[in-house]
Amino acid sequence: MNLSTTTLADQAEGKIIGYIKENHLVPGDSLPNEMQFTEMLGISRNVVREAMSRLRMLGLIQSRTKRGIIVTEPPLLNGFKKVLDPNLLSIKTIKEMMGMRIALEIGIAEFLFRNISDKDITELEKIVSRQQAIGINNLSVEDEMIFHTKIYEVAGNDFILQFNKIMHPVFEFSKRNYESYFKPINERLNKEGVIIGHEDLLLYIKNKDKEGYQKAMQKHLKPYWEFLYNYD
Amino acid sequence: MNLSTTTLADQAEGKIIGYIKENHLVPGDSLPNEMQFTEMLGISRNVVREAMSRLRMLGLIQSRTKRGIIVTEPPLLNGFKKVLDPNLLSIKTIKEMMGMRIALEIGIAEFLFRNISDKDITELEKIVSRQQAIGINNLSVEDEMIFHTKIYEVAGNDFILQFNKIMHPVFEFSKRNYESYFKPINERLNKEGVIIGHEDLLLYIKNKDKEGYQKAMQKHLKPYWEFLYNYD
DNA sequence: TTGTTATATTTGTCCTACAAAAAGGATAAA
DNA sequence: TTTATCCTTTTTGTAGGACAAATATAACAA
Repeated sequence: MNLSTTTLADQAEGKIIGYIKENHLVPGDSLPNEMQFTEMLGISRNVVREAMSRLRMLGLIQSRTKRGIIVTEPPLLNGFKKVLDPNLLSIKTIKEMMGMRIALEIGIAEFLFRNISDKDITELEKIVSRQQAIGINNLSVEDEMIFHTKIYEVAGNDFILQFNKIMHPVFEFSKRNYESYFKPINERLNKEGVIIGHEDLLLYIKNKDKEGYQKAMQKHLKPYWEFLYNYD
Repeated sequence: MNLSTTTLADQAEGKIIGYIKENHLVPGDSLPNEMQFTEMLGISRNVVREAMSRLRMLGLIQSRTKRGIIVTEPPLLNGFKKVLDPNLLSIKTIKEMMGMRIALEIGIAEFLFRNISDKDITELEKIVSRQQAIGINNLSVEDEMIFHTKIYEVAGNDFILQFNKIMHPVFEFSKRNYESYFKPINERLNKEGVIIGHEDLLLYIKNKDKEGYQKAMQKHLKPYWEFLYNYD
């Protein structure tokens, strides 16, 4: 019957989630306690606890002694964060993450240009001038990150911000592990004179030129793009 | 000591993940068995099993009798999927998901226009003509979904595709729960004559006009945008 | 060498027990 | 009556033992 070995804990997990949905429980509401689920599901308390432990990890529930178990609003990316170890990812997945990054970076322009204030621009100028002192070829992945994180912050979507923060190790890993691939790209682009740096992006922002910014961002992320389509 | 009640299972989970990272285990490698972790961590087998159960749920490991436990490449969005019950989300979070959607939809234009084939266009035409028969005001959320899913498929990023599929219930939920909000927007937009349908989007695709497409998509998603910034 | 059987190991499940936390009630003091 | 303190009881967190089922490995037979 069970092709994919589904354990009792798997089933219990599903049943408990089902219970929450069917009863329209919302954050703050309390769940039956472990023994009640043990009886309801006809399984041992151990198994119920395994299932609960999973939901607790995801942030779906919280439990405190005597107080029982309550439903909570889950931090959406809890599980994603734990799973995102670059060492465990296939090239395909890494590429897809890069694609996601490119898409988001271009897509949030809408929000960036809607929200940006003069104060934000001043802060971006500071970041950029600090990085110009370092020189575009010596920028670390962290330097890259600082600029783009600021962009995300201005765009004002915490979820995307958090998402990118979690994805960051993947990009760091890629640049480190595929340096022999990225370096020639950068050099070639440099020769062609089309390397677009943060200072260029900032210029478009200042000019309120959203489409120019999107085009420039596309070029700025060219190395990723090439990795995406030309590696392997 | 423990401000945020961190249980032994939490710690064990962290230690096991740490073990995988420190030993540079990759998918296929095998982990110490339960008893070994029980001894290594000085805790009961029950607790080890709770931690393992969590990792198993995330897809980080698989275990089979006698064969022990092996590391696997995790499906990245396993946890995300389980947690994304619209009933549990705050308005803020729902809005952020919509923002993500808008950004992705505009950002993937890069990939869409790079990959699209004549065959894809024919398929899109079929979808669109079917929907024109229904009429733009009678389109269900599913109809909406069919078109956009096709776009994502052409863009060729499985991760984004999957991501959107998981987010879909949130949009469905929003439209259903905030119908009194969405409807007036649609009517107003209709009066202003600026409702952009799938047939318009398809036109830009046919003309290979990426920027036109992005602008049109921005307008197409206007109701979401207004919800994002004008609701509450 | 190949096929079969037996053994040992390991996960999956169940059970019992107890410590620690804390809600709720009982009791005492104002 | 109200407030403060103590006690009881419930519920989660942790430990440890037991056994079934699966299966890798070794031992044995053809």
